[in-house]
Amino acid sequence: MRADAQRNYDRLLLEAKQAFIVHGTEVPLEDIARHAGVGVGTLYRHFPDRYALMNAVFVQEVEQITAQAEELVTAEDPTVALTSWLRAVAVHSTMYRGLSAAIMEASDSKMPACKTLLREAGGTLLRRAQEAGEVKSDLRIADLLKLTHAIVLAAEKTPDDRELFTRLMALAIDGMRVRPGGAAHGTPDPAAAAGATA
Amino acid sequence: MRADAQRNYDRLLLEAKQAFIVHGTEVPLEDIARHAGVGVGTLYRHFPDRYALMNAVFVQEVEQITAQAEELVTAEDPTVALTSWLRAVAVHSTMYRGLSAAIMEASDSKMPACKTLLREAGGTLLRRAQEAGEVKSDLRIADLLKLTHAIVLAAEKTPDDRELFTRLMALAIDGMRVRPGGAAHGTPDPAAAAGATA
DNA sequence: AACTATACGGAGACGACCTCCGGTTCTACA
DNA sequence: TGTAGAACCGGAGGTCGTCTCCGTATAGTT
Repeated sequence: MRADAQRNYDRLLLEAKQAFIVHGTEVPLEDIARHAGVGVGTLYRHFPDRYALMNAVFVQEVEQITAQAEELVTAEDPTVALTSWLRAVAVHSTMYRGLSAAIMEASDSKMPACKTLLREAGGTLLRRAQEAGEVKSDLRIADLLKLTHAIVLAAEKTPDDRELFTRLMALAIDGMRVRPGGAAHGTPDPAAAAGATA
Repeated sequence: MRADAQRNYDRLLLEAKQAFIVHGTEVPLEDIARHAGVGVGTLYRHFPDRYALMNAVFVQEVEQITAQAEELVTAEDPTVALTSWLRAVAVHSTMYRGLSAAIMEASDSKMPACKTLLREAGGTLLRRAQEAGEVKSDLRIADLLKLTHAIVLAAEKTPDDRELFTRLMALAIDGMRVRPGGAAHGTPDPAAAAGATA
Protein backbone atom coordinates (compact mmCIF):
# COMPACT_ATOMS: atom_id res chain seq x y z
CA MET A 1 0.00 0.00 0.00
CA ARG A 2 1.44 3.29 -1.05
CA ALA A 3 2.08 5.92 1.57
CA ASP A 4 -0.46 8.42 0.21
CA ALA A 5 -3.07 5.71 -0.02
CA GLN A 6 -2.47 4.78 3.60
CA ARG A 7 -2.72 8.42 4.64
CA ASN A 8 -6.01 8.84 2.86
CA TYR A 9 -7.37 5.61 4.26
CA ASP A 10 -6.57 6.67 7.82
CA ARG A 11 -7.94 10.13 7.29
CA LEU A 12 -11.18 8.79 5.87
CA LEU A 13 -11.62 6.45 8.79
CA LEU A 14 -11.09 9.29 11.21
CA GLU A 15 -13.47 11.67 9.49
CA ALA A 16 -16.05 8.94 9.05
CA LYS A 17 -16.05 8.24 12.74
CA GLN A 18 -16.48 11.91 13.57
CA ALA A 19 -19.23 12.33 11.01
CA PHE A 20 -21.06 9.24 12.24
CA ILE A 21 -21.03 10.57 15.77
CA VAL A 22 -22.11 14.07 14.87
CA HIS A 23 -24.53 13.49 12.01
CA GLY A 24 -25.42 9.83 12.34
CA THR A 25 -24.38 6.97 10.11
CA GLU A 26 -26.57 8.15 7.27
CA VAL A 27 -24.43 11.20 6.62
CA PRO A 28 -23.70 11.63 2.88
CA LEU A 29 -20.46 9.92 1.96
CA GLU A 30 -19.49 12.91 -0.11
CA ASP A 31 -19.35 14.99 3.04
CA ILE A 32 -16.94 12.56 4.61
CA ALA A 33 -14.74 12.63 1.54
CA ARG A 34 -14.73 16.42 1.49
CA HIS A 35 -13.83 16.70 5.15
CA ALA A 36 -11.06 14.20 4.63
CA GLY A 37 -9.77 16.34 1.78
CA VAL A 38 -10.14 13.67 -0.88
CA GLY A 39 -12.48 13.02 -3.79
CA VAL A 40 -15.36 10.60 -3.62
CA GLY A 41 -13.52 8.31 -5.99
CA THR A 42 -10.88 7.80 -3.36
CA LEU A 43 -13.43 7.03 -0.70
CA TYR A 44 -15.19 4.48 -2.87
CA ARG A 45 -11.91 2.85 -3.85
CA HIS A 46 -11.03 2.19 -0.24
CA PHE A 47 -14.57 1.40 0.89
CA PRO A 48 -16.81 -0.03 -1.81
CA ASP A 49 -19.98 0.95 0.00
CA ARG A 50 -21.26 2.52 3.19
CA TYR A 51 -21.21 -0.78 5.02
CA ALA A 52 -17.55 -1.33 4.30
CA LEU A 53 -16.78 2.04 5.81
CA MET A 54 -18.95 1.41 8.84
CA ASN A 55 -17.40 -1.98 9.30
CA ALA A 56 -13.93 -0.47 9.31
CA VAL A 57 -14.96 2.21 11.79
CA PHE A 58 -16.71 -0.13 14.15
CA VAL A 59 -14.33 -3.07 14.36
CA GLN A 60 -12.09 -0.78 16.33
CA GLU A 61 -14.93 0.01 18.70
CA VAL A 62 -16.09 -3.55 18.99
CA GLU A 63 -12.80 -4.51 20.52
CA GLN A 64 -13.70 -2.58 23.65
CA ILE A 65 -16.91 -4.51 23.86
CA THR A 66 -15.27 -7.88 23.45
CA ALA A 67 -12.86 -6.91 26.19
CA GLN A 68 -15.80 -6.30 28.47
CA ALA A 69 -17.15 -9.70 27.59
CA GLU A 70 -13.88 -11.30 28.59
CA GLU A 71 -14.00 -9.64 31.97
CA LEU A 72 -17.59 -10.66 32.49
CA VAL A 73 -16.88 -14.28 31.70
CA THR A 74 -15.49 -14.72 35.19
CA ALA A 75 -18.42 -13.02 36.92
CA GLU A 76 -20.30 -14.96 39.57
CA ASP A 77 -23.77 -14.63 38.14
CA PRO A 78 -23.68 -15.65 34.48
CA THR A 79 -27.08 -14.16 33.76
CA VAL A 80 -26.15 -10.80 35.16
CA ALA A 81 -22.95 -11.02 33.16
CA LEU A 82 -24.88 -11.64 29.96
CA THR A 83 -27.43 -8.93 30.53
CA SER A 84 -24.84 -6.38 31.60
CA TRP A 85 -22.95 -7.07 28.45
CA LEU A 86 -26.02 -6.68 26.27
CA ARG A 87 -26.72 -3.37 27.93
CA ALA A 88 -23.16 -2.33 27.15
CA VAL A 89 -23.68 -3.26 23.52
CA ALA A 90 -26.82 -1.18 23.47
CA VAL A 91 -25.12 1.80 25.05
CA HIS A 92 -22.40 1.63 22.45
CA SER A 93 -24.85 1.45 19.59
CA THR A 94 -26.63 4.46 20.96
CA MET A 95 -23.49 6.53 20.49
CA TYR A 96 -23.90 6.30 16.73
CA ARG A 97 -27.35 7.19 15.50
CA GLY A 98 -28.32 4.76 12.78
CA LEU A 99 -25.81 2.08 13.70
CA SER A 100 -28.42 -0.31 15.02
CA ALA A 101 -30.53 0.17 11.95
CA ALA A 102 -27.53 -0.53 9.75
CA ILE A 103 -26.57 -3.67 11.63
CA MET A 104 -30.08 -4.98 11.32
CA GLU A 105 -30.41 -3.88 7.75
CA ALA A 106 -27.15 -5.35 6.57
CA SER A 107 -27.22 -8.89 5.31
CA ASP A 108 -24.83 -11.18 7.12
CA SER A 109 -22.17 -10.68 4.49
CA LYS A 110 -22.05 -6.98 5.23
CA MET A 111 -20.15 -5.70 8.25
CA PRO A 112 -18.86 -9.23 8.81
CA ALA A 113 -16.09 -8.30 11.22
CA CYS A 114 -18.40 -6.42 13.58
CA LYS A 115 -20.99 -9.10 13.58
CA THR A 116 -18.80 -12.11 14.10
CA LEU A 117 -16.77 -10.45 16.82
CA LEU A 118 -19.89 -9.51 18.74
CA ARG A 119 -21.32 -12.99 18.34
CA GLU A 120 -18.20 -14.72 19.51
CA ALA A 121 -17.92 -12.49 22.53
CA GLY A 122 -21.55 -12.79 23.48
CA GLY A 123 -21.82 -16.45 22.60
CA THR A 124 -19.64 -17.45 25.50
CA LEU A 125 -21.64 -15.40 27.94
CA LEU A 126 -24.90 -16.79 26.66
CA ARG A 127 -23.65 -20.39 26.88
CA ARG A 128 -22.65 -19.95 30.49
CA ALA A 129 -26.03 -18.52 31.39
CA GLN A 130 -27.78 -21.33 29.58
CA GLU A 131 -25.67 -24.00 31.25
CA ALA A 132 -26.62 -22.48 34.59
CA GLY A 133 -30.20 -23.13 33.55
CA GLU A 134 -31.15 -19.51 33.86
CA VAL A 135 -31.66 -18.55 30.24
CA LYS A 136 -33.89 -20.25 27.70
CA SER A 137 -31.98 -22.91 25.87
CA ASP A 138 -33.48 -22.24 22.44
CA LEU A 139 -32.11 -18.72 22.24
CA ARG A 140 -29.13 -17.94 20.06
CA ILE A 141 -26.72 -15.09 20.56
CA ALA A 142 -27.68 -13.71 17.18
CA ASP A 143 -31.26 -13.47 18.44
CA LEU A 144 -30.30 -11.51 21.49
CA LEU A 145 -28.14 -9.11 19.55
CA LYS A 146 -30.86 -8.58 16.99
CA LEU A 147 -33.36 -7.87 19.71
CA THR A 148 -31.00 -5.52 21.46
CA HIS A 149 -30.41 -3.57 18.30
CA ALA A 150 -34.11 -3.55 17.56
CA ILE A 151 -34.75 -2.02 20.96
CA VAL A 152 -32.06 0.58 20.46
CA LEU A 153 -33.60 1.43 17.13
CA ALA A 154 -37.05 1.79 18.66
CA ALA A 155 -35.69 4.02 21.38
CA GLU A 156 -33.75 6.07 18.86
CA LYS A 157 -36.94 6.82 16.96
CA THR A 158 -38.69 7.94 20.14
CA PRO A 159 -36.40 10.68 21.38
CA ASP A 160 -39.05 12.22 23.62
CA ASP A 161 -39.30 9.15 25.83
CA ARG A 162 -35.99 8.63 27.52
CA GLU A 163 -37.19 5.72 29.63
CA LEU A 164 -38.42 3.64 26.73
CA PHE A 165 -35.06 1.99 26.31
CA THR A 166 -34.94 1.05 29.98
CA ARG A 167 -38.41 -0.45 29.99
CA LEU A 168 -37.94 -2.46 26.84
CA MET A 169 -34.53 -3.70 27.86
CA ALA A 170 -35.90 -4.85 31.20
CA LEU A 171 -38.69 -6.59 29.37
CA ALA A 172 -36.29 -8.33 27.03
CA ILE A 173 -34.05 -9.45 29.83
CA ASP A 174 -36.90 -10.90 31.83
CA GLY A 175 -38.06 -12.64 28.68
CA MET A 176 -34.74 -14.36 28.17
CA ARG A 177 -34.89 -16.09 31.50
CA VAL A 178 -36.61 -19.39 32.03
CA ARG A 179 -39.86 -18.99 33.88
CA PRO A 180 -39.47 -20.29 37.38
CA GLY A 181 -43.06 -21.39 37.91
CA GLY A 182 -44.03 -23.91 35.26
CA ALA A 183 -44.26 -23.65 31.50
CA ALA A 184 -43.55 -20.58 29.54
CA HIS A 185 -46.42 -18.50 28.43
CA GLY A 186 -45.19 -17.12 25.21
CA THR A 187 -43.87 -20.27 23.67
CA PRO A 188 -46.81 -22.38 22.55
CA ASP A 189 -48.72 -19.87 20.48
CA PRO A 190 -52.19 -20.02 21.99
CA ALA A 191 -53.73 -18.77 18.75
CA ALA A 192 -57.22 -18.52 20.14
CA ALA A 193 -58.21 -17.16 23.50
CA ALA A 194 -61.96 -17.22 23.30
CA GLY A 195 -64.08 -16.65 20.24
CA ALA A 196 -61.29 -14.87 18.44
CA THR A 197 -60.75 -16.32 15.05
CA ALA A 198 -58.81 -14.13 12.67
CA MET B 1 -64.13 17.17 -4.36
CA ARG B 2 -64.44 16.94 -8.07
CA ALA B 3 -65.41 13.61 -9.58
CA ASP B 4 -62.18 13.11 -11.49
CA ALA B 5 -60.20 13.91 -8.36
CA GLN B 6 -62.14 11.32 -6.40
CA ARG B 7 -61.57 8.74 -9.11
CA ASN B 8 -57.84 9.36 -9.12
CA TYR B 9 -57.71 9.30 -5.34
CA ASP B 10 -59.38 5.93 -5.20
CA ARG B 11 -57.28 4.53 -8.00
CA LEU B 12 -54.09 5.67 -6.32
CA LEU B 13 -55.09 4.07 -3.05
CA LEU B 14 -55.82 0.81 -4.80
CA GLU B 15 -52.58 0.74 -6.77
CA ALA B 16 -50.57 1.78 -3.73
CA LYS B 17 -51.91 -1.13 -1.75
CA GLN B 18 -51.06 -3.57 -4.51
CA ALA B 19 -47.60 -2.11 -4.96
CA PHE B 20 -46.92 -2.18 -1.22
CA ILE B 21 -47.83 -5.85 -1.09
CA VAL B 22 -45.86 -6.86 -4.13
CA HIS B 23 -42.80 -4.62 -3.93
CA GLY B 24 -42.79 -3.46 -0.34
CA THR B 25 -43.58 -0.04 1.01
CA GLU B 26 -40.41 1.45 -0.39
CA VAL B 27 -41.59 1.09 -3.94
CA PRO B 28 -40.96 4.29 -5.97
CA LEU B 29 -43.99 6.54 -5.85
CA GLU B 30 -43.66 7.23 -9.55
CA ASP B 31 -44.40 3.58 -10.21
CA ILE B 32 -47.61 3.82 -8.25
CA ALA B 33 -48.63 6.94 -10.16
CA ARG B 34 -47.88 5.32 -13.48
CA HIS B 35 -49.85 2.20 -12.66
CA ALA B 36 -52.73 4.35 -11.54
CA GLY B 37 -52.57 6.15 -14.87
CA VAL B 38 -51.89 9.58 -13.39
CA GLY B 39 -48.91 11.90 -13.18
CA VAL B 40 -46.74 12.19 -10.09
CA GLY B 41 -48.09 15.65 -9.53
CA THR B 42 -51.51 14.19 -8.94
CA LEU B 43 -50.16 11.66 -6.51
CA TYR B 44 -48.32 14.29 -4.50
CA ARG B 45 -51.32 16.58 -4.46
CA HIS B 46 -53.48 13.93 -2.85
CA PHE B 47 -50.74 12.54 -0.61
CA PRO B 48 -48.06 15.07 0.33
CA ASP B 49 -45.53 12.38 1.16
CA ARG B 50 -45.08 8.67 1.37
CA TYR B 51 -46.37 8.51 4.91
CA ALA B 52 -49.65 10.17 3.96
CA LEU B 53 -50.18 7.52 1.33
CA MET B 54 -49.28 4.71 3.69
CA ASN B 55 -51.55 6.13 6.34
CA ALA B 56 -54.45 6.19 3.91
CA VAL B 57 -53.78 2.64 2.80
CA PHE B 58 -53.39 1.24 6.27
CA VAL B 59 -56.24 2.87 8.15
CA GLN B 60 -58.52 0.61 6.17
CA GLU B 61 -56.51 -2.40 7.23
CA VAL B 62 -56.23 -1.35 10.82
CA GLU B 63 -59.96 -1.57 11.15
CA GLN B 64 -59.76 -5.32 10.90
CA ILE B 65 -57.27 -5.34 13.70
CA THR B 66 -59.32 -3.15 15.97
CA ALA B 67 -62.24 -5.47 15.30
CA GLN B 68 -60.14 -8.36 16.57
CA ALA B 69 -59.30 -6.36 19.66
CA GLU B 70 -62.97 -5.86 20.36
CA GLU B 71 -63.61 -9.57 20.17
CA LEU B 72 -60.70 -10.33 22.44
CA VAL B 73 -61.83 -7.89 25.06
CA THR B 74 -64.34 -10.46 26.26
CA ALA B 75 -61.85 -13.33 26.38
CA GLU B 76 -61.37 -15.18 29.63
CA ASP B 77 -57.64 -14.83 29.96
CA PRO B 78 -56.74 -11.15 29.48
CA THR B 79 -53.06 -11.88 29.02
CA VAL B 80 -53.67 -14.39 26.28
CA ALA B 81 -56.01 -11.89 24.72
CA LEU B 82 -53.34 -9.22 24.72
CA THR B 83 -50.61 -11.43 23.37
CA SER B 84 -52.82 -12.95 20.70
CA TRP B 85 -53.69 -9.50 19.54
CA LEU B 86 -50.07 -8.40 19.40
CA ARG B 87 -49.28 -11.46 17.32
CA ALA B 88 -52.10 -10.48 15.00
CA VAL B 89 -50.64 -7.01 14.67
CA ALA B 90 -47.30 -8.55 13.83
CA VAL B 91 -48.77 -10.88 11.26
CA HIS B 92 -50.48 -7.98 9.58
CA SER B 93 -47.31 -5.91 9.50
CA THR B 94 -45.51 -8.82 7.93
CA MET B 95 -47.84 -8.67 4.95
CA TYR B 96 -46.30 -5.39 3.90
CA ARG B 97 -42.53 -5.43 3.76
CA GLY B 98 -41.23 -2.19 5.21
CA LEU B 99 -44.37 -1.26 7.09
CA SER B 100 -42.89 -1.91 10.50
CA ALA B 101 -39.84 0.12 9.63
CA ALA B 102 -42.04 2.97 8.47
CA ILE B 103 -44.18 2.93 11.59
CA MET B 104 -41.11 3.02 13.77
CA GLU B 105 -39.41 5.59 11.60
CA ALA B 106 -42.34 7.94 11.41
CA SER B 107 -42.59 10.57 14.07
CA ASP B 108 -45.84 10.52 15.95
CA SER B 109 -47.33 13.17 13.71
CA LYS B 110 -46.91 10.90 10.69
CA MET B 111 -49.40 8.12 10.08
CA PRO B 112 -51.49 9.44 12.96
CA ALA B 113 -54.62 7.51 12.15
CA CYS B 114 -52.91 4.14 12.11
CA LYS B 115 -51.05 4.78 15.28
CA THR B 116 -53.87 6.12 17.40
CA LEU B 117 -56.30 3.45 16.29
CA LEU B 118 -53.85 0.70 17.17
CA ARG B 119 -53.12 2.27 20.52
CA GLU B 120 -56.73 2.68 21.44
CA ALA B 121 -57.53 -0.88 20.50
CA GLY B 122 -54.56 -2.36 22.30
CA GLY B 123 -54.78 -0.04 25.27
CA THR B 124 -57.92 -1.66 26.49
CA LEU B 125 -56.46 -5.13 26.23
CA LEU B 126 -53.33 -4.06 28.05
CA ARG B 127 -55.26 -2.42 30.85
CA ARG B 128 -57.28 -5.54 31.45
CA ALA B 129 -54.15 -7.69 31.63
CA GLN B 130 -52.53 -5.23 33.99
CA GLU B 131 -55.57 -5.08 36.23
CA ALA B 132 -55.48 -8.84 36.45
CA GLY B 133 -51.96 -8.41 37.79
CA GLU B 134 -50.44 -10.48 35.03
CA VAL B 135 -48.59 -7.84 33.04
CA LYS B 136 -46.07 -5.36 34.32
CA SER B 137 -47.78 -2.17 35.37
CA ASP B 138 -45.14 0.21 34.02
CA LEU B 139 -45.63 -0.86 30.44
CA ARG B 140 -47.54 1.31 28.02
CA ILE B 141 -49.32 0.13 24.91
CA ALA B 142 -47.04 2.27 22.78
CA ASP B 143 -44.10 0.32 24.19
CA LEU B 144 -45.56 -3.02 23.26
CA LEU B 145 -46.45 -1.91 19.77
CA LYS B 146 -42.99 -0.48 19.26
CA LEU B 147 -41.40 -3.68 20.44
CA THR B 148 -43.68 -5.76 18.26
CA HIS B 149 -42.79 -3.73 15.21
CA ALA B 150 -39.14 -3.86 16.11
CA ILE B 151 -39.32 -7.64 16.22
CA VAL B 152 -41.12 -7.80 12.90
CA LEU B 153 -38.44 -5.59 11.45
CA ALA B 154 -35.67 -7.79 12.80
CA ALA B 155 -37.35 -10.89 11.41
CA GLU B 156 -37.89 -9.20 8.07
CA LYS B 157 -34.19 -8.52 7.77
CA THR B 158 -33.36 -12.15 8.52
CA PRO B 159 -35.27 -13.97 5.82
CA ASP B 160 -33.23 -17.16 6.16
CA ASP B 161 -34.37 -17.78 9.73
CA ARG B 162 -38.09 -18.34 9.71
CA GLU B 163 -38.26 -19.15 13.41
CA LEU B 164 -36.64 -15.95 14.58
CA PHE B 165 -39.94 -14.16 14.77
CA THR B 166 -41.45 -16.92 16.88
CA ARG B 167 -38.56 -17.01 19.33
CA LEU B 168 -38.38 -13.25 19.79
CA MET B 169 -42.11 -12.89 20.14
CA ALA B 170 -42.17 -15.59 22.78
CA LEU B 171 -39.37 -13.83 24.56
CA ALA B 172 -41.16 -10.51 24.45
CA ILE B 173 -44.38 -11.99 25.72
CA ASP B 174 -42.69 -13.69 28.63
CA GLY B 175 -40.97 -10.42 29.39
CA MET B 176 -44.21 -8.53 29.63
CA ARG B 177 -45.54 -10.70 32.40
CA VAL B 178 -44.79 -10.08 36.03
CA ARG B 179 -42.30 -12.55 37.41
CA PRO B 180 -44.08 -14.96 39.69
CA GLY B 181 -41.16 -15.67 42.03
CA GLY B 182 -39.97 -12.44 43.59
CA ALA B 183 -38.47 -9.32 42.07
CA ALA B 184 -37.85 -8.84 38.43
CA HIS B 185 -34.40 -9.38 37.16
CA GLY B 186 -34.19 -6.92 34.43
CA THR B 187 -35.54 -3.91 36.20
CA PRO B 188 -32.89 -2.66 38.60
CA ASP B 189 -29.94 -2.30 36.28
CA PRO B 190 -27.20 -4.24 38.04
CA ALA B 191 -24.51 -2.22 36.25
CA ALA B 192 -21.64 -4.24 37.61
CA ALA B 193 -21.51 -7.98 37.93
CA ALA B 194 -17.89 -8.53 38.86
CA GLY B 195 -14.96 -6.34 37.95
CA ALA B 196 -16.65 -4.98 34.90
CA THR B 197 -16.42 -1.23 34.81
CA ALA B 198 -17.15 0.67 31.63
C1' DA C 1 -72.37 27.92 -24.35
C1' DA C 2 -69.46 30.38 -21.62
C1' DC C 3 -67.03 30.84 -17.49
C1' DT C 4 -64.13 29.70 -13.53
C1' DA C 5 -62.47 27.10 -9.85
C1' DT C 6 -60.40 22.90 -9.58
C1' DA C 7 -57.43 19.37 -11.00
C1' DC C 8 -54.03 17.33 -14.16
C1' DG C 9 -49.37 16.02 -15.79
C1' DG C 10 -44.78 15.84 -16.56
C1' DA C 11 -40.60 18.60 -17.13
C1' DG C 12 -37.05 19.64 -14.35
C1' DA C 13 -34.50 21.00 -9.98
C1' DC C 14 -32.37 18.69 -6.33
C1' DG C 15 -29.70 15.41 -3.59
C1' DA C 16 -27.41 11.05 -2.98
C1' DC C 17 -25.01 7.08 -4.82
C1' DC C 18 -21.57 5.21 -7.51
C1' DT C 19 -18.38 4.65 -11.84
C1' DC C 20 -14.94 5.77 -14.92
C1' DC C 21 -10.77 7.33 -16.77
C1' DG C 22 -7.35 11.23 -17.83
C1' DG C 23 -4.04 13.10 -15.10
C1' DT C 24 -0.93 13.02 -11.12
C1' DT C 25 2.21 11.18 -7.64
C1' DC C 26 4.86 7.94 -5.36
C1' DT C 27 8.62 4.60 -5.30
C1' DA C 28 11.83 1.19 -6.94
C1' DC C 29 15.60 0.73 -9.46
C1' DA C 30 19.44 2.23 -12.13
C1' DT D 1 19.69 11.79 -8.59
C1' DG D 2 16.79 10.84 -12.43
C1' DT D 3 13.28 8.27 -14.45
C1' DA D 4 9.81 4.68 -15.85
C1' DG D 5 5.59 3.02 -14.81
C1' DA D 6 2.61 1.13 -11.43
C1' DA D 7 -0.44 2.85 -8.13
C1' DC D 8 -3.40 6.25 -6.93
C1' DC D 9 -6.21 10.52 -7.18
C1' DG D 10 -10.29 13.36 -8.16
C1' DG D 11 -14.36 15.01 -9.75
C1' DA D 12 -17.32 15.10 -13.87
C1' DG D 13 -21.24 12.91 -14.97
C1' DG D 14 -24.75 8.91 -15.28
C1' DT D 15 -28.61 7.02 -12.61
C1' DC D 16 -32.37 6.95 -9.65
C1' DG D 17 -35.84 8.66 -6.44
C1' DT D 18 -38.22 12.70 -4.35
C1' DC D 19 -40.84 16.66 -4.78
C1' DT D 20 -42.37 21.35 -6.98
C1' DC D 21 -44.19 24.33 -10.22
C1' DC D 22 -47.09 26.10 -13.64
C1' DG D 23 -49.22 25.95 -18.30
C1' DT D 24 -53.03 23.27 -19.82
C1' DA D 25 -57.34 20.69 -19.50
C1' DT D 26 -61.77 19.74 -17.57
C1' DA D 27 -65.84 19.36 -14.42
C1' DG D 28 -69.53 21.78 -12.69
C1' DT D 29 -72.29 26.03 -12.66
C1' DT D 30 -75.20 29.73 -14.47
